[in-house]
Amino acid sequence: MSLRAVKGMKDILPDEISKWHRLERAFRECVEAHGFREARFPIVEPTALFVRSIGETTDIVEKEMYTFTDRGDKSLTLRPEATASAVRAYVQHSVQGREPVTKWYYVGPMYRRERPAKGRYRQFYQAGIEVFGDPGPYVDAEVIDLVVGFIASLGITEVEVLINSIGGPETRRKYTAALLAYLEPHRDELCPDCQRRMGANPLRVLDCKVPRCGEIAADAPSMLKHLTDDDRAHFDELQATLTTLGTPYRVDGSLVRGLDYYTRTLFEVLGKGEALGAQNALLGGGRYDEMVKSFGGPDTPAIGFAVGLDRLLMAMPEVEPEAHVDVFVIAAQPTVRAEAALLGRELRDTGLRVESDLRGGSLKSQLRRADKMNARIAMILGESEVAAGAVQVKDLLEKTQQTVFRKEAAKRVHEILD
RNA sequence: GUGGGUGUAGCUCAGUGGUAGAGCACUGGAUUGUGGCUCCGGUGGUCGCGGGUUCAAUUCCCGUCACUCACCCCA
Repeated sequence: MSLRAVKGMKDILPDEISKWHRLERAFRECVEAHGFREARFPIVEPTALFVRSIGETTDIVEKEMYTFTDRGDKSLTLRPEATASAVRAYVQHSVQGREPVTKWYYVGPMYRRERPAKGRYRQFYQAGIEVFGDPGPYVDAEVIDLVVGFIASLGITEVEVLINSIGGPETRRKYTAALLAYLEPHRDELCPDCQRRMGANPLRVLDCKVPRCGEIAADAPSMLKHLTDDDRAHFDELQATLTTLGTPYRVDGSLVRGLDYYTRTLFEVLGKGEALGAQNALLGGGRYDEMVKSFGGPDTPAIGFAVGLDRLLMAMPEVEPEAHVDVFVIAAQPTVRAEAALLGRELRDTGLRVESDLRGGSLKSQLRRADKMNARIAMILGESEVAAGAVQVKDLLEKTQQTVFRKEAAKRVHEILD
């Protein structure tokens, strides 16, 4: 077959969809319990939106975006993440004028042109939240506590929560200078990527996975020691609040995220176990206090996170799929198929999920089908039943069967299901 | 972008230098209109694609494409 799904993009067929529904439902329930409301943003945005927010020198912008020119010569990009869109929408609609604190959530596909691997796709799904207007640190702790609770609610227990603070602009300026002063004598020992990063975004050197770079980074001056008093107080209070909440966490001074817009609080949740392969970052987020202002909005602090739904799905324990029909209607003879269709409609009108195989076939084969799709009830309609105004109600689980007046059939099914 | 692995039935995989098999799935039957278990039968494959060696290639060689895993990056 020559026409296939695009590399790194896959179909989700009905057999898998119940797991997705369960995941999405759990997310919505969790964030709505915290007062978040759903927002939906376009999948296509102006390219500049991502270049300016995520950062020109990040891997995402440099080599992973699906960027194209539309017929009006505008450069557009398939969103690689949703925070930039959320900020754009927040500013565009002057949301700050309506409420002091805005809490949004979103769920949807994102696009990055990476080499696919286990748990990494070119179209992947993220769910996330954004809080505008609250400088923290208490809301930071609430957000982290929310994600920990959400992941636990899915039955995923083996996780690690990492937090860090990279401070605000002043801290960043001072620390970057100190870091460069430290790195300069080691420049030749660093990998080529890191040598480049020194010029573009020195913080990323701390995150490098190349062994030698990691060794050098380990002895680098600590970012946490360079925090300004305000940034320090913010981070301390965040930790104190997490302790009060009983939320487990570990401070990791080398945690630096791949997007440039972050300030102060950063956090990440790592999954364990082989189901995930090498892609163990389940969730990442942090504060981005400067972004709203840089997009022309009022000076508004903000924090958010995004979870990778595909990875969460892999880490989730399996559960038995639920039946998707309640009643399977069977026409015992081909002559009563029209009547069977009508019976199906009568049952659906009472709220039941009803399916039947109107192609006909033997009673045996139709019963087999009812069993295969896990229907609780098989309702058998034959010529003698039609003549008597009755149906056979067969409970496939209890293995019982009774003749019921057709008028009573729906009621009887509801009794069995309850 | 760099490496490794794998391409045979819808799925999971055996197998052979002489045009192919199993299990599962699907489907029919085991006497009248009754499912799951068991037994018997059936449908279904240009052996990824192209080239080469050979009397003969699914099998050997080369190339190519696809999928996949790791590095990298990230969710």
